[in-house]
Amino acid sequence: MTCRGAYRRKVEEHRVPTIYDVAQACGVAPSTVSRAFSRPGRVNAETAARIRQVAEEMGYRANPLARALPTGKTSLLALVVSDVTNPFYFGIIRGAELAANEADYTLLVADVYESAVVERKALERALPLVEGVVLGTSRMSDSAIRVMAQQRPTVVLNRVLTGIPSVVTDNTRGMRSAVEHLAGLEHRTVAYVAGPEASWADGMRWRAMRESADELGLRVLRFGPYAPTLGGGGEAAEAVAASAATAVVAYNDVVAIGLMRALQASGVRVPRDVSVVGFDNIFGAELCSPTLTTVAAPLAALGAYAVRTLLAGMGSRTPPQVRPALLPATLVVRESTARRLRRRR
Amino acid sequence: MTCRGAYRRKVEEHRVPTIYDVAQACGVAPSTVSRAFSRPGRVNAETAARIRQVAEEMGYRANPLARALPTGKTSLLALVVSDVTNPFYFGIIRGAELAANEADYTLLVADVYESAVVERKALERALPLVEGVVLGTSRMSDSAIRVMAQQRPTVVLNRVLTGIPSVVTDNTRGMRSAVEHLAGLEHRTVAYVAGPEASWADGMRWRAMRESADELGLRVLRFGPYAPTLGGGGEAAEAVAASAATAVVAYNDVVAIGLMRALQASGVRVPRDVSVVGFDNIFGAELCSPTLTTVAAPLAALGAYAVRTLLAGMGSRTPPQVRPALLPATLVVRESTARRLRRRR
DNA sequence: CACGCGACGACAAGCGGTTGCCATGACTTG
DNA sequence: CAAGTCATGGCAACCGCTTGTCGTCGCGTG
Repeated sequence: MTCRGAYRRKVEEHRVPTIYDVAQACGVAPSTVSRAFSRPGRVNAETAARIRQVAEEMGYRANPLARALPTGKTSLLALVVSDVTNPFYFGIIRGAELAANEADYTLLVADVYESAVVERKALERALPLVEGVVLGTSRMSDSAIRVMAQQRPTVVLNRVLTGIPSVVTDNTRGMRSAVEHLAGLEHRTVAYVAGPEASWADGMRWRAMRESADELGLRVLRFGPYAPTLGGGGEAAEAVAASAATAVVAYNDVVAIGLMRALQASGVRVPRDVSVVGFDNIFGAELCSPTLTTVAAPLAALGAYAVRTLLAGMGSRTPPQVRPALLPATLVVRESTARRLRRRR
Repeated sequence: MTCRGAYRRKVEEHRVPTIYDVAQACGVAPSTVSRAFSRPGRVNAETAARIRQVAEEMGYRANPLARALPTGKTSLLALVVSDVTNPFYFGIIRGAELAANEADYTLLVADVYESAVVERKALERALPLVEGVVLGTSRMSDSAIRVMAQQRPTVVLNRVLTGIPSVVTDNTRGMRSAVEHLAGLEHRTVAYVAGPEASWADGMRWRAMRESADELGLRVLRFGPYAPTLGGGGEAAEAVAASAATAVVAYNDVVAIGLMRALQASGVRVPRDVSVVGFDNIFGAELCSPTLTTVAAPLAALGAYAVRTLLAGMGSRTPPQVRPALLPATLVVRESTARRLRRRR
């Protein structure tokens, strides 16, 4: 009999038990041990039970690498986020990780610092390891994503790409509730402070805002694009202050907070002079002052749903639903919005 | 000749090239191809160049799984964080990921929701895959960590564990600068709002505060422990307001912000009536109002340094430095601290 | 000119599982 | 009672790459 394990005799020190060790201890073939775990019905119940017990006693753990090699099942999923330090992702990561663990998968979070180049590199590194990919606000082009998607099952977050499963926040309804809220506070002229042009969500939000405003008979202005940062929001302050708008909806919370701070710094009071609404409800929206009224994206749900969609797609042969999943956004009213003052400032 | 690849004939569709394909195309043995990449000196320069070129043309990429199986080199590192949604980790994750990528490693971030059980499970799942582990504020016991550490090279963040390499913020000097700052503002009675008892950092911070206060001749009070959350900080407000303290240092920024909000809600003005100092300088410290004076932990540096230490330790045979690495913290003065009012409120 | 020695490639045995196929034996069925 | 069925376990090939070892060949040396 060939002495299996001779190869690594040098590292004999802390050998972890393998199916071969278990098999020997049980007096069965390694394949039987393997099957006892992976295909329980295939082996006699008693034998299986005995094997399991012995394995337990020996402290046997299947080596995921060895398992993955022939099967391709690494039990790894990648979540690519454009910026881990962006609070927008915290909830998403948490939700995704939760859903992944639930299905016995491990989530690989890759941070790409808002750079398409790094994104490509990270993907290249991770792709051979993972069974599927969730792209959170990817900076890559549509076509690049499509190429990706035929290498590994892919789900896109916050972006719609025909043919690729995607899950997005229901920006339209979210925005509508924000505008209705402002209309209810008697604002008549509202402004949108836009985020980066490349952002799919920005386009959706602006469109939804215009439409909602039209329907409700409000005048609507648009400023931007601005960078999706505190600084970006700050830059918008002057234009906003100079305009006739008494309320503004910002591309997202970070921009909204930047805007509020700059407005306040220049003597414009929020919400007394101008009401401000954000988007996403990030951690921090309730730290700022005044606390921020915002359209809450279902962050954790987004992440979890994306992972579940991915897993579902991996299970079945055919690429699943093409229709993007719309997850509801809800308006969270805090202190940054108020009834319009009768007298124009 | 045995027909390699027959095994997966069923999946013939999208075969990716292997060293066997490259070898055949070059008319050399697979082992030569392997060595052409992994041990460039071992094979004739011309041959190697030719192999590389052919490989390039065929689009060959080494399968990391297959490589990892015999060698154990997965090029994966785990970073365990107790709560991804805690802004404290953003910088750490970013720094760690940066340092990992730099060394051609991929970082696996595991979120454990502040639960020792989940932490153990996550570790169990990830351990066989990774070459090393960074434990960010682990909730596990010292002994559990030690057991872990002998399975895989480990570095601990923000905690000192004899025998295990660790990298920590220099809490002592950080706290000292905070207390000096307050003393400089003529505060005579200062309070510490404590975080969770299990926290190693909390102990360090409290001790450093007491010592600094003693040296500078300040009276020092202590409240807590409180949960390291906004709510936890809020709970402290009443006690703080009722005390003689005119300045408080909180366990961390989140607690500080919670405290400030609750103080303000009950009519205590910050910093006019009470100065507040936080710890960590998380994103959000400059969103709140007043913006928070805080001891900035070198977050990204912490993450990066931990990974580098880990990598260094993996390289050499002997477990490296035992002495914990102290990374400097710096006081960031913002709006939440001010000179003590002459008249007692 | 025989011998020794490096350099270079090939061979093959691993890493630790998975899985198609076969052998065996018990049990069912006509 | 013979033939067929099914449950069960074992054999061996295979995933793709690494690496110890060996054979070969060319060259320098005594």
